[in-house]
Amino acid sequence: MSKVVTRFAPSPTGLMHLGNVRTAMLNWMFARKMGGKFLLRFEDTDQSRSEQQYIDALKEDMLWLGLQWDDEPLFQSAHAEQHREALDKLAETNLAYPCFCSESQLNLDRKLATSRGLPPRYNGRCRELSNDERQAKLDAGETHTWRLAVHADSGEVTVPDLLRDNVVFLRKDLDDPVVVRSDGTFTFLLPNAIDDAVDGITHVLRGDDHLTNSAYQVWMLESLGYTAPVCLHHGLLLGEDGAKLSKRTGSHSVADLRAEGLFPEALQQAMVRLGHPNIPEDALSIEALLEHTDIEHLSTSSVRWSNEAMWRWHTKFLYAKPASELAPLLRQSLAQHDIDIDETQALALAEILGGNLNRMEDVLNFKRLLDASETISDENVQVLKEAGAVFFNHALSTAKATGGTDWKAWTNALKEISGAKGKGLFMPLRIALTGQAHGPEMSKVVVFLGADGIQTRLNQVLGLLDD
RNA sequence: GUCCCCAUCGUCUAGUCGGCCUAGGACACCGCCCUUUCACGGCGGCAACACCGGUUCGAAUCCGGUUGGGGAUGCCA
Repeated sequence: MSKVVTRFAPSPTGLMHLGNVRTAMLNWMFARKMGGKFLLRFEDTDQSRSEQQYIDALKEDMLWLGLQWDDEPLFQSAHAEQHREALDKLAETNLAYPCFCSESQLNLDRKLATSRGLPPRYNGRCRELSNDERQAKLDAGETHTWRLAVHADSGEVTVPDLLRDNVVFLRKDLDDPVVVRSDGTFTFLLPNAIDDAVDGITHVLRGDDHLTNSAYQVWMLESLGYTAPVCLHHGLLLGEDGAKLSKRTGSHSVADLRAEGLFPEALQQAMVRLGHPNIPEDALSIEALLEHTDIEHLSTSSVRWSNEAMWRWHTKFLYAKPASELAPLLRQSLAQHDIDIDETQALALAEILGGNLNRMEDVLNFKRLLDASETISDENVQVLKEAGAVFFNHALSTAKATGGTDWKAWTNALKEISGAKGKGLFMPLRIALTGQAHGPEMSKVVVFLGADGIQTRLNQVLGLLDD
Protein backbone atom coordinates (compact mmCIF):
# COMPACT_ATOMS: atom_id res chain seq x y z
CA MET A 1 0.00 0.00 0.00
CA SER A 2 1.45 3.31 -1.05
CA LYS A 3 1.93 6.17 1.32
CA VAL A 4 -0.96 8.53 1.98
CA VAL A 5 -0.55 12.03 0.56
CA THR A 6 -3.08 14.77 1.30
CA ARG A 7 -3.10 18.47 0.57
CA PHE A 8 -4.59 21.76 1.49
CA ALA A 9 -5.13 23.79 -1.66
CA PRO A 10 -6.33 27.34 -0.97
CA SER A 11 -6.40 30.00 -3.61
CA PRO A 12 -4.38 32.97 -2.42
CA THR A 13 -7.16 35.44 -3.03
CA GLY A 14 -8.18 35.96 0.57
CA LEU A 15 -7.54 35.24 4.21
CA MET A 16 -7.91 31.91 5.96
CA HIS A 17 -11.46 31.40 7.21
CA LEU A 18 -13.14 28.86 9.43
CA GLY A 19 -14.19 26.66 6.51
CA ASN A 20 -10.57 26.61 5.36
CA VAL A 21 -9.40 25.75 8.83
CA ARG A 22 -11.55 22.66 8.97
CA THR A 23 -10.43 21.39 5.58
CA ALA A 24 -6.79 22.12 6.34
CA MET A 25 -6.92 20.46 9.75
CA LEU A 26 -8.68 17.36 8.50
CA ASN A 27 -6.23 16.85 5.67
CA TRP A 28 -3.33 17.44 8.01
CA MET A 29 -4.74 15.06 10.60
CA PHE A 30 -5.46 12.32 8.13
CA ALA A 31 -1.93 12.48 6.76
CA ARG A 32 -0.42 12.42 10.25
CA LYS A 33 -2.67 9.63 11.32
CA MET A 34 -1.76 7.49 8.34
CA GLY A 35 1.93 8.30 8.57
CA GLY A 36 1.72 10.07 5.25
CA LYS A 37 2.49 13.45 3.81
CA PHE A 38 0.57 16.69 3.91
CA LEU A 39 1.22 19.16 1.12
CA LEU A 40 0.36 22.81 0.78
CA ARG A 41 -0.59 23.96 -2.68
CA PHE A 42 -1.52 27.46 -3.68
CA GLU A 43 -4.08 27.49 -6.46
CA ASP A 44 -2.91 30.70 -7.99
CA THR A 45 -4.16 30.27 -11.53
CA ASP A 46 -6.27 33.38 -11.18
CA GLN A 47 -3.22 35.60 -11.40
CA SER A 48 -5.19 38.81 -11.29
CA ARG A 49 -6.69 38.05 -7.92
CA SER A 50 -3.81 36.15 -6.35
CA GLU A 51 -1.60 38.15 -4.06
CA GLN A 52 1.67 37.48 -2.30
CA GLN A 53 0.27 38.95 0.90
CA TYR A 54 -2.35 36.22 1.03
CA ILE A 55 0.23 33.53 0.40
CA ASP A 56 2.22 34.84 3.35
CA ALA A 57 -0.86 35.22 5.54
CA LEU A 58 -2.10 31.72 4.74
CA LYS A 59 1.26 30.20 5.61
CA GLU A 60 1.43 32.16 8.83
CA ASP A 61 -2.05 31.07 9.88
CA MET A 62 -1.25 27.46 9.12
CA LEU A 63 1.83 27.54 11.29
CA TRP A 64 -0.02 29.36 14.04
CA LEU A 65 -2.57 26.54 13.98
CA GLY A 66 0.22 24.01 14.25
CA LEU A 67 -0.30 22.67 10.75
CA GLN A 68 3.17 22.22 9.36
CA TRP A 69 3.21 21.05 5.77
CA ASP A 70 5.73 18.69 4.26
CA ASP A 71 8.15 19.75 1.52
CA GLU A 72 8.07 23.16 -0.08
CA PRO A 73 4.70 24.72 -0.87
CA LEU A 74 3.51 23.98 -4.39
CA PHE A 75 2.12 26.47 -6.82
CA GLN A 76 -0.53 25.56 -9.31
CA SER A 77 0.79 28.09 -11.79
CA ALA A 78 3.97 26.02 -12.06
CA HIS A 79 1.94 23.23 -13.63
CA ALA A 80 0.46 25.28 -16.46
CA GLU A 81 2.23 23.00 -18.91
CA GLN A 82 0.59 19.87 -17.57
CA HIS A 83 -2.82 21.50 -17.61
CA ARG A 84 -2.41 22.35 -21.27
CA GLU A 85 -1.20 18.84 -22.08
CA ALA A 86 -4.10 17.28 -20.28
CA LEU A 87 -6.54 19.36 -22.25
CA ASP A 88 -4.79 18.51 -25.54
CA LYS A 89 -4.92 14.85 -24.72
CA LEU A 90 -8.61 15.00 -23.92
CA ALA A 91 -9.25 17.00 -27.10
CA GLU A 92 -7.46 14.43 -29.25
CA THR A 93 -10.05 11.85 -28.40
CA ASN A 94 -12.91 14.34 -28.38
CA LEU A 95 -13.33 13.98 -24.62
CA ALA A 96 -12.92 17.74 -24.51
CA TYR A 97 -14.17 20.02 -27.24
CA PRO A 98 -14.34 23.71 -28.03
CA CYS A 99 -17.73 25.31 -27.50
CA PHE A 100 -18.59 28.34 -29.58
CA CYS A 101 -21.98 29.01 -28.06
CA SER A 102 -22.51 32.56 -26.90
CA GLU A 103 -23.65 33.53 -23.45
CA SER A 104 -27.02 34.65 -24.77
CA GLN A 105 -27.46 31.48 -26.79
CA LEU A 106 -26.83 29.40 -23.67
CA ASN A 107 -29.27 31.45 -21.63
CA LEU A 108 -31.89 30.89 -24.27
CA ASP A 109 -31.19 27.14 -24.29
CA ARG A 110 -31.55 26.99 -20.55
CA LYS A 111 -34.86 28.81 -20.59
CA LEU A 112 -36.17 26.58 -23.30
CA ALA A 113 -35.16 23.45 -21.44
CA THR A 114 -36.70 24.60 -18.19
CA SER A 115 -39.94 25.57 -19.86
CA ARG A 116 -40.18 22.06 -21.26
CA GLY A 117 -39.52 20.64 -17.82
CA LEU A 118 -36.09 19.39 -18.80
CA PRO A 119 -32.93 19.88 -16.77
CA PRO A 120 -31.14 23.04 -17.97
CA ARG A 121 -28.03 21.39 -19.25
CA TYR A 122 -25.79 22.17 -22.13
CA ASN A 123 -27.54 20.74 -25.17
CA GLY A 124 -24.37 19.47 -26.79
CA ARG A 125 -24.59 21.63 -29.89
CA CYS A 126 -20.83 22.06 -30.23
CA ARG A 127 -20.07 18.56 -29.07
CA GLU A 128 -21.78 17.28 -32.15
CA LEU A 129 -19.85 19.46 -34.56
CA SER A 130 -17.86 17.53 -37.15
CA ASN A 131 -14.10 17.77 -37.00
CA ASP A 132 -14.12 19.93 -40.14
CA GLU A 133 -16.72 22.34 -38.82
CA ARG A 134 -14.82 22.58 -35.57
CA GLN A 135 -11.52 23.25 -37.28
CA ALA A 136 -13.08 25.86 -39.52
CA LYS A 137 -14.41 27.79 -36.55
CA LEU A 138 -11.11 27.52 -34.73
CA ASP A 139 -9.25 28.72 -37.81
CA ALA A 140 -11.63 31.62 -38.11
CA GLY A 141 -10.63 32.59 -34.59
CA GLU A 142 -14.11 32.36 -33.12
CA THR A 143 -14.15 32.85 -29.35
CA HIS A 144 -14.77 29.61 -27.55
CA THR A 145 -14.61 27.82 -24.26
CA TRP A 146 -13.61 24.19 -23.75
CA ARG A 147 -16.00 21.67 -22.35
CA LEU A 148 -15.66 18.12 -21.08
CA ALA A 149 -17.80 15.64 -23.01
CA VAL A 150 -19.22 13.98 -19.93
CA HIS A 151 -22.91 14.08 -20.76
CA ALA A 152 -22.30 12.57 -24.20
CA ASP A 153 -22.33 8.93 -23.39
CA SER A 154 -24.14 6.39 -21.32
CA GLY A 155 -22.31 4.80 -18.47
CA GLU A 156 -21.57 5.95 -15.00
CA VAL A 157 -18.95 7.69 -12.90
CA THR A 158 -18.18 6.31 -9.49
CA VAL A 159 -16.69 8.65 -6.93
CA PRO A 160 -14.73 6.61 -4.42
CA ASP A 161 -15.48 7.86 -0.94
CA LEU A 162 -14.13 6.52 2.31
CA LEU A 163 -16.80 8.12 4.47
CA ARG A 164 -19.84 6.71 2.72
CA ASP A 165 -20.81 4.26 0.06
CA ASN A 166 -19.14 5.21 -3.18
CA VAL A 167 -21.32 7.72 -4.96
CA VAL A 168 -22.48 6.75 -8.41
CA PHE A 169 -23.53 9.31 -11.01
CA LEU A 170 -25.07 8.48 -14.36
CA ARG A 171 -23.18 10.36 -17.06
CA LYS A 172 -26.44 11.45 -18.61
CA ASP A 173 -27.33 13.23 -15.37
CA LEU A 174 -24.10 15.18 -15.43
CA ASP A 175 -23.37 18.16 -17.62
CA ASP A 176 -20.56 19.12 -19.97
CA PRO A 177 -18.67 21.45 -17.66
CA VAL A 178 -16.58 24.33 -18.94
CA VAL A 179 -12.92 23.82 -18.13
CA VAL A 180 -11.43 26.68 -20.13
CA ARG A 181 -13.00 30.11 -20.17
CA SER A 182 -13.31 32.15 -23.33
CA ASP A 183 -10.28 34.18 -22.23
CA GLY A 184 -8.23 31.00 -22.30
CA THR A 185 -7.87 30.56 -18.53
CA PHE A 186 -8.78 27.34 -16.75
CA THR A 187 -11.64 27.05 -14.33
CA PHE A 188 -10.89 25.30 -11.05
CA LEU A 189 -12.04 21.88 -12.24
CA LEU A 190 -9.14 20.79 -14.44
CA PRO A 191 -6.03 22.22 -12.78
CA ASN A 192 -7.23 21.11 -9.38
CA ALA A 193 -7.62 17.52 -10.51
CA ILE A 194 -4.51 17.41 -12.66
CA ASP A 195 -2.40 18.79 -9.85
CA ASP A 196 -3.71 16.17 -7.50
CA ALA A 197 -2.64 13.56 -10.02
CA VAL A 198 0.82 14.95 -10.72
CA ASP A 199 1.45 15.78 -7.06
CA GLY A 200 0.60 12.20 -6.19
CA ILE A 201 -2.30 13.06 -3.90
CA THR A 202 -3.91 9.86 -2.68
CA HIS A 203 -6.72 11.24 -0.52
CA VAL A 204 -8.79 14.38 -0.73
CA LEU A 205 -10.83 15.55 2.27
CA ARG A 206 -13.32 18.20 1.27
CA GLY A 207 -16.88 19.30 1.89
CA ASP A 208 -19.71 17.39 0.28
CA ASP A 209 -20.55 20.50 -1.72
CA HIS A 210 -17.82 19.16 -4.01
CA LEU A 211 -19.46 15.82 -4.68
CA THR A 212 -20.58 16.67 -8.18
CA ASN A 213 -17.26 18.31 -8.95
CA SER A 214 -15.56 15.15 -7.83
CA ALA A 215 -17.59 13.21 -10.37
CA TYR A 216 -16.31 15.43 -13.17
CA GLN A 217 -12.78 15.20 -11.91
CA VAL A 218 -12.86 11.45 -11.48
CA TRP A 219 -14.19 11.09 -15.00
CA MET A 220 -11.47 13.33 -16.36
CA LEU A 221 -8.61 11.70 -14.49
CA GLU A 222 -9.71 8.23 -15.42
CA SER A 223 -10.09 9.29 -19.04
CA LEU A 224 -6.48 10.42 -18.89
CA GLY A 225 -5.35 7.16 -17.41
CA TYR A 226 -4.79 8.43 -13.91
CA THR A 227 -6.10 6.87 -10.75
CA ALA A 228 -8.32 9.43 -9.08
CA PRO A 229 -7.58 10.15 -5.42
CA VAL A 230 -9.93 8.64 -2.88
CA CYS A 231 -12.32 11.25 -1.54
CA LEU A 232 -13.59 11.82 1.97
CA HIS A 233 -16.53 14.16 1.48
CA HIS A 234 -17.49 15.37 4.91
CA GLY A 235 -20.57 17.35 5.90
CA LEU A 236 -20.41 21.09 5.57
CA LEU A 237 -19.46 23.44 8.35
CA LEU A 238 -22.44 25.69 9.01
CA GLY A 239 -22.72 28.96 10.92
CA GLU A 240 -24.14 29.25 14.42
CA ASP A 241 -27.61 29.74 12.99
CA GLY A 242 -27.43 26.57 10.94
CA ALA A 243 -27.19 28.52 7.72
CA LYS A 244 -24.23 28.47 5.42
CA LEU A 245 -21.11 29.99 6.85
CA SER A 246 -20.93 33.58 5.78
CA LYS A 247 -19.07 36.64 6.93
CA ARG A 248 -22.12 37.79 8.81
CA THR A 249 -22.76 34.60 10.75
CA GLY A 250 -19.34 34.55 12.28
CA SER A 251 -17.07 33.30 9.58
CA HIS A 252 -14.13 35.09 11.11
CA SER A 253 -10.82 35.07 9.45
CA VAL A 254 -8.12 33.41 11.46
CA ALA A 255 -6.37 36.76 11.42
CA ASP A 256 -9.32 38.32 13.28
CA LEU A 257 -9.33 35.60 15.89
CA ARG A 258 -5.61 35.95 16.42
CA ALA A 259 -6.03 39.68 16.84
CA GLU A 260 -8.61 38.97 19.54
CA GLY A 261 -5.96 37.02 21.41
CA LEU A 262 -7.39 33.57 20.80
CA PHE A 263 -5.12 30.64 21.57
CA PRO A 264 -4.64 28.32 18.61
CA GLU A 265 -5.33 25.34 20.85
CA ALA A 266 -8.85 26.65 21.44
CA LEU A 267 -9.55 26.79 17.73
CA GLN A 268 -8.15 23.29 17.33
CA GLN A 269 -10.40 21.91 20.04
CA ALA A 270 -13.58 23.58 18.84
CA MET A 271 -12.92 22.56 15.26
CA VAL A 272 -11.78 18.98 15.65
CA ARG A 273 -14.55 18.01 18.01
CA LEU A 274 -17.12 18.82 15.33
CA GLY A 275 -18.06 15.66 13.53
CA HIS A 276 -16.20 13.42 15.92
CA PRO A 277 -17.72 11.48 18.81
CA ASN A 278 -16.61 11.30 22.42
CA ILE A 279 -13.19 12.84 22.45
CA PRO A 280 -12.16 12.90 26.12
CA GLU A 281 -12.24 16.33 27.71
CA ASP A 282 -8.60 16.09 28.63
CA ALA A 283 -7.36 15.52 25.11
CA LEU A 284 -5.90 19.00 25.10
CA SER A 285 -3.05 18.82 22.65
CA ILE A 286 -3.34 18.31 18.93
CA GLU A 287 -1.48 15.04 19.37
CA ALA A 288 -4.07 13.91 21.90
CA LEU A 289 -6.85 14.91 19.52
CA LEU A 290 -5.15 12.94 16.81
CA GLU A 291 -5.07 9.91 19.03
CA HIS A 292 -8.76 10.06 19.82
CA THR A 293 -10.13 10.79 16.38
CA ASP A 294 -10.93 8.40 13.63
CA ILE A 295 -11.07 10.46 10.46
CA GLU A 296 -12.56 7.58 8.53
CA HIS A 297 -15.64 7.84 10.70
CA LEU A 298 -16.01 11.57 10.39
CA SER A 299 -19.64 12.62 10.25
CA THR A 300 -21.19 13.08 6.81
CA SER A 301 -23.92 15.36 8.06
CA SER A 302 -23.35 19.06 8.39
CA VAL A 303 -22.13 20.52 11.66
CA ARG A 304 -22.61 23.88 13.34
CA TRP A 305 -19.84 26.18 14.30
CA SER A 306 -19.92 27.57 17.82
CA ASN A 307 -17.94 30.63 18.79
CA GLU A 308 -19.07 30.20 22.35
CA ALA A 309 -17.60 26.73 22.57
CA MET A 310 -14.34 27.95 21.08
CA TRP A 311 -14.00 30.73 23.62
CA ARG A 312 -14.87 28.32 26.40
CA TRP A 313 -11.88 26.26 25.35
CA HIS A 314 -9.84 29.43 25.27
CA THR A 315 -10.79 30.14 28.88
CA LYS A 316 -9.89 26.64 29.88
CA PHE A 317 -6.44 27.06 28.38
CA LEU A 318 -6.09 30.47 29.98
CA TYR A 319 -6.88 29.07 33.44
CA ALA A 320 -4.25 26.44 32.97
CA LYS A 321 -1.46 28.92 32.19
CA PRO A 322 1.22 29.06 34.85
CA ALA A 323 1.98 32.57 36.15
CA SER A 324 5.26 32.63 34.27
CA GLU A 325 3.41 32.30 30.97
CA LEU A 326 0.52 34.51 31.97
CA ALA A 327 2.73 37.43 33.05
CA PRO A 328 3.96 38.44 29.58
CA LEU A 329 0.43 38.13 28.21
CA LEU A 330 -0.81 40.43 30.96
CA ARG A 331 1.83 42.99 30.15
CA GLN A 332 0.92 42.81 26.51
CA SER A 333 -2.81 43.25 27.15
CA LEU A 334 -2.22 46.17 29.48
CA ALA A 335 0.25 47.75 27.09
CA GLN A 336 -2.46 47.73 24.44
CA HIS A 337 -4.34 50.08 26.73
CA ASP A 338 -1.30 52.22 27.50
CA ILE A 339 -0.70 50.74 30.91
CA ASP A 340 2.90 49.78 31.45
CA ILE A 341 4.03 47.50 34.24
CA ASP A 342 7.39 45.87 34.78
CA GLU A 343 8.15 42.17 34.73
CA THR A 344 8.13 41.69 38.49
CA GLN A 345 4.82 43.43 38.83
CA ALA A 346 3.40 41.39 35.95
CA LEU A 347 4.47 38.16 37.56
CA ALA A 348 2.97 39.16 40.90
CA LEU A 349 -0.26 40.15 39.17
CA ALA A 350 -0.31 36.90 37.21
CA GLU A 351 0.02 34.93 40.42
CA ILE A 352 -3.09 36.43 41.98
CA LEU A 353 -5.17 36.79 38.82
CA GLY A 354 -4.59 33.32 37.39
CA GLY A 355 -7.92 31.51 37.14
CA ASN A 356 -9.91 34.74 37.27
CA LEU A 357 -9.70 35.80 33.66
CA ASN A 358 -11.89 34.40 30.89
CA ARG A 359 -10.24 36.50 28.21
CA MET A 360 -7.01 38.42 28.44
CA GLU A 361 -8.77 41.76 28.23
CA ASP A 362 -10.58 40.94 31.51
CA VAL A 363 -7.43 42.13 33.20
CA LEU A 364 -8.77 45.64 32.59
CA ASN A 365 -11.47 44.95 35.19
CA PHE A 366 -8.72 44.84 37.77
CA LYS A 367 -7.04 48.11 36.96
CA ARG A 368 -7.70 49.24 40.52
CA LEU A 369 -5.09 46.79 41.70
CA LEU A 370 -2.56 48.90 39.84
CA ASP A 371 -4.04 52.36 40.25
CA ALA A 372 -5.91 53.44 43.41
CA SER A 373 -7.67 56.26 41.61
CA GLU A 374 -9.41 53.82 39.26
CA THR A 375 -13.17 54.35 39.59
CA ILE A 376 -15.63 51.79 40.91
CA SER A 377 -18.95 50.98 39.26
CA ASP A 378 -22.11 52.58 40.70
CA GLU A 379 -23.45 49.21 41.68
CA ASN A 380 -20.34 48.43 43.69
CA VAL A 381 -20.18 51.92 45.18
CA GLN A 382 -23.63 51.19 46.55
CA VAL A 383 -22.18 48.27 48.51
CA LEU A 384 -19.49 50.56 49.92
CA LYS A 385 -22.11 53.08 51.00
CA GLU A 386 -24.12 50.40 52.74
CA ALA A 387 -21.02 49.39 54.68
CA GLY A 388 -20.61 53.06 55.62
CA ALA A 389 -17.85 55.45 56.61
CA VAL A 390 -17.71 54.10 60.15
CA PHE A 391 -16.89 50.63 58.84
CA PHE A 392 -14.12 51.94 56.62
CA ASN A 393 -12.65 54.06 59.41
CA HIS A 394 -12.40 50.89 61.45
CA ALA A 395 -10.99 49.13 58.46
CA LEU A 396 -8.30 51.78 58.11
CA SER A 397 -7.36 51.79 61.74
CA THR A 398 -7.18 47.99 61.93
CA ALA A 399 -5.22 47.90 58.70
CA LYS A 400 -2.73 50.30 60.18
CA ALA A 401 -2.55 48.33 63.39
CA THR A 402 -2.04 44.94 61.74
CA GLY A 403 -0.29 46.10 58.58
CA GLY A 404 -3.19 44.73 56.61
CA THR A 405 -1.14 42.25 54.64
CA ASP A 406 -2.17 39.42 56.88
CA TRP A 407 -5.73 39.02 55.68
CA LYS A 408 -6.86 36.84 58.56
CA ALA A 409 -5.36 39.04 61.25
CA TRP A 410 -6.73 42.18 59.69
CA THR A 411 -10.26 40.92 59.14
CA ASN A 412 -10.43 39.33 62.58
CA ALA A 413 -9.47 42.62 64.17
CA LEU A 414 -11.96 44.46 62.00
CA LYS A 415 -14.70 41.98 62.79
CA GLU A 416 -14.22 42.57 66.49
CA ILE A 417 -14.39 46.34 66.29
CA SER A 418 -17.05 46.77 63.63
CA GLY A 419 -19.22 43.79 64.40
CA ALA A 420 -19.45 43.05 60.67
CA LYS A 421 -19.08 39.46 59.55
CA GLY A 422 -19.43 37.15 56.59
CA LYS A 423 -20.27 38.74 53.31
CA GLY A 424 -20.89 42.10 55.01
CA LEU A 425 -17.30 42.06 56.17
CA PHE A 426 -15.52 40.70 53.13
CA MET A 427 -17.43 42.19 50.25
CA PRO A 428 -16.87 45.90 51.04
CA LEU A 429 -13.17 45.23 51.51
CA ARG A 430 -12.98 43.26 48.26
CA ILE A 431 -14.64 46.07 46.36
CA ALA A 432 -12.61 48.76 48.03
CA LEU A 433 -9.34 47.06 47.18
CA THR A 434 -10.01 45.41 43.80
CA GLY A 435 -12.96 47.41 42.49
CA GLN A 436 -14.79 44.17 41.73
CA ALA A 437 -17.33 42.03 43.58
CA HIS A 438 -15.70 38.88 42.25
CA GLY A 439 -12.07 38.05 41.89
CA PRO A 440 -8.95 36.52 43.29
CA GLU A 441 -8.29 35.33 46.81
CA MET A 442 -8.12 38.32 49.14
CA SER A 443 -5.25 36.92 51.19
CA LYS A 444 -3.11 37.20 48.05
CA VAL A 445 -4.53 40.56 47.06
CA VAL A 446 -3.49 42.23 50.30
CA VAL A 447 0.06 40.95 49.94
CA PHE A 448 0.17 42.22 46.37
CA LEU A 449 -1.02 45.69 47.38
CA GLY A 450 1.11 45.99 50.50
CA ALA A 451 0.31 48.16 53.53
CA ASP A 452 0.56 51.40 51.58
CA GLY A 453 -1.55 50.17 48.73
CA ILE A 454 -4.27 49.06 51.09
CA GLN A 455 -4.34 52.32 53.01
CA THR A 456 -4.35 54.42 49.86
CA ARG A 457 -7.41 52.60 48.59
CA LEU A 458 -9.23 52.76 51.92
CA ASN A 459 -8.57 56.48 52.13
CA GLN A 460 -9.82 56.90 48.62
CA VAL A 461 -13.03 55.10 49.54
CA LEU A 462 -13.47 57.25 52.64
CA GLY A 463 -13.14 60.32 50.46
CA LEU A 464 -15.78 58.86 48.19
CA LEU A 465 -18.18 58.34 51.11
CA ASP A 466 -17.74 61.90 52.32
CA ASP A 467 -19.26 63.38 49.19
C1' G B 1 -37.92 20.79 -12.70
C1' U B 2 -33.67 16.80 -12.82
C1' C B 3 -29.54 14.49 -10.27
C1' C B 4 -26.58 13.88 -5.75
C1' C B 5 -25.70 14.31 -0.34
C1' C B 6 -27.68 14.81 4.63
C1' A B 7 -31.59 14.09 8.88
C1' U B 8 -30.98 10.98 17.00
C1' C B 9 -31.33 15.69 23.23
C1' G B 10 -29.94 23.16 22.55
C1' U B 11 -24.86 21.38 20.35
C1' C B 12 -21.25 17.31 18.88
C1' U B 13 -22.50 12.44 18.71
C1' A B 14 -23.07 6.46 20.34
C1' G B 15 -26.26 3.25 18.16
C1' U B 16 -21.40 -2.64 13.15
C1' C B 17 -25.46 -8.04 11.34
C1' G B 18 -33.22 -5.22 13.39
C1' G B 19 -34.14 -7.30 19.72
C1' C B 20 -29.26 -6.18 25.48
C1' C B 21 -32.37 1.27 23.51
C1' U B 22 -38.74 2.82 28.38
C1' A B 23 -32.10 5.40 23.18
C1' G B 24 -25.93 5.94 25.91
C1' G B 25 -21.93 9.76 26.39
C1' A B 26 -19.81 14.68 26.23
C1' C B 27 -20.57 19.97 26.13
C1' A B 28 -24.26 23.64 27.33
C1' C B 29 -28.28 24.61 30.73
C1' C B 30 -30.77 23.99 35.76
C1' G B 31 -30.49 22.32 41.05
C1' C B 32 -27.69 20.69 45.39
C1' C B 33 -22.82 20.08 47.92
C1' C B 34 -17.86 22.27 48.47
C1' U B 35 -16.02 27.47 48.53
C1' U B 36 -15.66 34.53 52.43
C1' U B 37 -16.49 35.75 45.73
C1' C B 38 -15.67 33.63 40.89
C1' A B 39 -13.86 29.26 39.01
C1' C B 40 -12.47 24.09 39.77
C1' G B 41 -14.43 19.63 41.70
C1' G B 42 -18.51 16.12 43.42
C1' C B 43 -23.71 14.58 43.01
C1' G B 44 -28.34 14.94 40.57
C1' G B 45 -31.85 16.85 36.82
C1' C B 46 -33.86 18.60 32.04
C1' A B 47 -33.67 17.03 27.06
C1' A B 48 -33.82 13.67 20.91
C1' C B 49 -34.81 8.82 17.03
C1' A B 50 -38.22 14.93 11.17
C1' C B 51 -43.06 12.77 9.25
C1' C B 52 -46.16 8.82 7.02
C1' G B 53 -46.61 4.03 5.42
C1' G B 54 -44.51 -1.05 4.69
C1' U B 55 -41.62 -5.61 6.04
C1' U B 56 -41.22 -8.21 10.91
C1' C B 57 -43.05 -11.66 16.75
C1' G B 58 -39.99 -7.09 17.21
C1' A B 59 -37.27 -0.99 13.71
C1' A B 60 -33.64 4.72 15.65
C1' U B 61 -31.66 0.56 12.85
C1' C B 62 -34.31 -2.51 6.61
C1' C B 63 -37.68 -0.77 2.31
C1' G B 64 -40.93 3.02 -0.02
C1' G B 65 -42.79 7.82 0.10
C1' U B 66 -43.13 12.86 2.22
C1' U B 67 -40.97 17.04 4.43
C1' G B 68 -36.80 19.98 5.60
C1' G B 69 -31.55 21.49 4.84
C1' G B 70 -27.32 21.47 1.49
C1' G B 71 -24.91 20.85 -3.30
C1' A B 72 -24.84 20.46 -8.81
C1' U B 73 -27.30 22.04 -13.16
C1' G B 74 -22.20 28.95 -13.37
C1' C B 75 -17.06 31.21 -18.55
C1' C B 76 -17.19 30.86 -8.90
C1' A B 77 -13.77 27.92 -6.21
